[in-house]
Amino acid sequence: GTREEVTVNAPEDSSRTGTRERIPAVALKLFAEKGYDATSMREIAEQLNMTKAALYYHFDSKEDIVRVLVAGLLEQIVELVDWARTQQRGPDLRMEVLSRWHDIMQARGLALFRFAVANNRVFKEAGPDKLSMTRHLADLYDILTPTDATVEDRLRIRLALMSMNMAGIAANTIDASDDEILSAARKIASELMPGDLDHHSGVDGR
Amino acid sequence: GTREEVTVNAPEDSSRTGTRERIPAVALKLFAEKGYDATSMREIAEQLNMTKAALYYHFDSKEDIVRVLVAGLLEQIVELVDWARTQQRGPDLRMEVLSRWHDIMQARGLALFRFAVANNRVFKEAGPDKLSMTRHLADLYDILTPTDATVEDRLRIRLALMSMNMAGIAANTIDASDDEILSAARKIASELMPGDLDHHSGVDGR
Amino acid sequence: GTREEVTVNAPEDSSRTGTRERIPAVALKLFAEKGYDATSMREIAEQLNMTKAALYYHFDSKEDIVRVLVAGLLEQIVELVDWARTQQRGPDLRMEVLSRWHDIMQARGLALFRFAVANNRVFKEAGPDKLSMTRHLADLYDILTPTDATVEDRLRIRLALMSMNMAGIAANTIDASDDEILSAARKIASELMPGDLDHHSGVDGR
Amino acid sequence: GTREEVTVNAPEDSSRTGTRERIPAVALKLFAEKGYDATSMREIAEQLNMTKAALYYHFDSKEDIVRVLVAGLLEQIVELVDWARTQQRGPDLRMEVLSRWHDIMQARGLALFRFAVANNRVFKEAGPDKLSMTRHLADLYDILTPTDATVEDRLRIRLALMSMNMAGIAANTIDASDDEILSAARKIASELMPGDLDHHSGVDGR
DNA sequence: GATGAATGAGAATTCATTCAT
DNA sequence: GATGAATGAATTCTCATTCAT
Repeated sequence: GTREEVTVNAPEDSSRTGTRERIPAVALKLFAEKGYDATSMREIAEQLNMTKAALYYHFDSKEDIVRVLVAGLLEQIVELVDWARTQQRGPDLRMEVLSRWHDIMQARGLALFRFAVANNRVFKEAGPDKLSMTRHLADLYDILTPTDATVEDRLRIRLALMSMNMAGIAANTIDASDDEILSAARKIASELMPGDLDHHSGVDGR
Repeated sequence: GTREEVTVNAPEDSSRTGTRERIPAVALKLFAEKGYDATSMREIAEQLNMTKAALYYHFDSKEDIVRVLVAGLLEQIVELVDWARTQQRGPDLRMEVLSRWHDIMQARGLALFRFAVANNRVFKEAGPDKLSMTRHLADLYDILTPTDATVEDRLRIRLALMSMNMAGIAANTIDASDDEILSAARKIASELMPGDLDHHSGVDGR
Repeated sequence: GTREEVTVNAPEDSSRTGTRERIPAVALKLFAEKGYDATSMREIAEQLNMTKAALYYHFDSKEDIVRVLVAGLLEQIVELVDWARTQQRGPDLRMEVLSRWHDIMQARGLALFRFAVANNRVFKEAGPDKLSMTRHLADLYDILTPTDATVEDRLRIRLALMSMNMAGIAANTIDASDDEILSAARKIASELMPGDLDHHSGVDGR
Repeated sequence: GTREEVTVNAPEDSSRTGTRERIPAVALKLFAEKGYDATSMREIAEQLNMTKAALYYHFDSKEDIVRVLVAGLLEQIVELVDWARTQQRGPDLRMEVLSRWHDIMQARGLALFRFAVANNRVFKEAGPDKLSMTRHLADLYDILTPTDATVEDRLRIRLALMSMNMAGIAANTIDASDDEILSAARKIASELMPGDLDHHSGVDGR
């Protein structure tokens, strides 16, 4: 591996050089714009006014850049899932998860989610052990969905969370700030989230 | 150029071998699974038990395959937009467009939409003249959205249409048939679509 | 894998182009001269007046070229070991193995052995399953060596076989044809081979 | 250039840390295992728990490490050659050279010779002026070989000296100490060395 | 004595594409 | 309709080496 763990969180403390922090930031911009595969290390290096080799000094591989990009997000998702696991399941939990999901998105910016949606496979495999992202999201869905939920309700839950990511793409054609869009998405998502599933239609949820 | 224009729509005219029709089908499967860039012509050819050169006999380029994939869809979208342009704008039109949108999706299956989301850039540039898909979608949004619509309402319209795509992705984690999922998505989408936007200045935005 | 199995044995049937056959031959020459690592695919291609990509059309990788180089030899060694296994062990077998070993060397030319000695690791790992070469040689040694052989005798057996390979290196400083050198080496090797080990010093071989 | 000339011979002058002495030792181990080209400065540095830059503080270049590795040996070989030059040529000299050759080997251990064989080219070019090792060995061969020697005798002389190197390789497959193996090799080598070459025209070449 | 950051050169490999047959 | 052979350009990545601190 390379030097130490880096958190891309704090963009404001870029001391003087801050090369290590600028790399994932610039890479994310390019990945979101042109896609992971279509973005070469040469391009990233050029945008940063450094050589390819310099990039490789800081990151072991192209995938490694994604790993850093995903790492912080994954951590927050794990935290969210772990927290959710301890809560009483039901409509209130769904709403609260939505709210926290929104906050995570807001903290990281839409670009990361634009990238996540547009480069699904790369993104999913970038966790510490491949598939970890997928697994955690599956866990989250499980927690939010009663076992007897209808197909529609299952889809609602997924769409509610995804809406907020998708807002990142939709944003391209709407003239508004990321924050504005995100909070509109949050509102819409909370409508999507199914309410009390237990009273849906008697004992048999279907 | 290659032989003639080919529409992948009509599976009934498969002359003898049907090779020309199998190519985009197999390519779509791979593009949806691994992404456009990560799928090489070699892989497509291998899956089809033919040589790369044989592929090039049927299609001028890799992009050309995508073009065929998108062509029929684009045509239907153009048709939809042209029709919508002649209608009286308002909530009813939005619902009707949603309905037709759903039918288009259903006819083509979710794979194409999975591909569309995962390969946004390629997909958008695949029309007869690059950007045509983007342009037509923008037109459609314009028609459905009053000029004074709020950010939320603009987002609603986009998310409603995108719901069908999102469903394509969510489908991976839900145990149900594509049709079941699509119709659930359609129902949810119609809830998402804003109602009468002329009254949107009241207390309840809805 | 690439096209088909190729035997580099018959250099005389190089039809017209014979590109596929010329590649391992030229590569071997370079590997023997400068070593495997120090020989780049570019150099091999240049010597052959073709592009790197053309090389890769015929061989999947640099290692793959070595594999072909080793394959035929390995086959003959396996054959030798299999045959030896069926024979009565003892001095006569040792001599006969030496004789066959000499014939194998002669058929393949010293360059291959020059390469084998100078690029041991690469060479050994080039078998169908890495280590196969090592394993077969170990088998051969086992067959030729009585369990109670002294360290000296064990070494003799190994040096006898190795002498013939080493002759390839020594040849660099001797002014004589490969064949002359090989048959001198064969004679020397047969002196090295221990005679009747069972009478060495009574019951206890040591 | 770097600090001063370093002889890896004298382990007793290890000033304080002994870093300067550990470098060639570790490098030799790696070179012998994986080959010179396949061993990177990074790996050497890692094995030594220091940075690449630290390596470069002690040694001007990778080749420089080999130079040091070879230097002491070269010196002893030069000494041997110079001494041999003053002696009466003949069987006795050959035996005496063999004996001194054995002593040189023993002092340095087999690893250096494993390296010498496996990295012939690098090894030969590592003298103060490239080719010096080759030149000195050629001189030695000349002194030991009468001008009218047969190919076989020439080969005998070379193989006798190389026996020690071969033993280094064979050692991997024999369960015995390096010293045991070396002295067995010495014994075998003295048998290999041609006796009185002046009578070599008789029936039995020996 | 040592390090962190960087670089230029070059390595292996892959890809979309072409073309004579 | 199809193939085998080839190519030019690009890609990811590694390496020996340098240098200011």
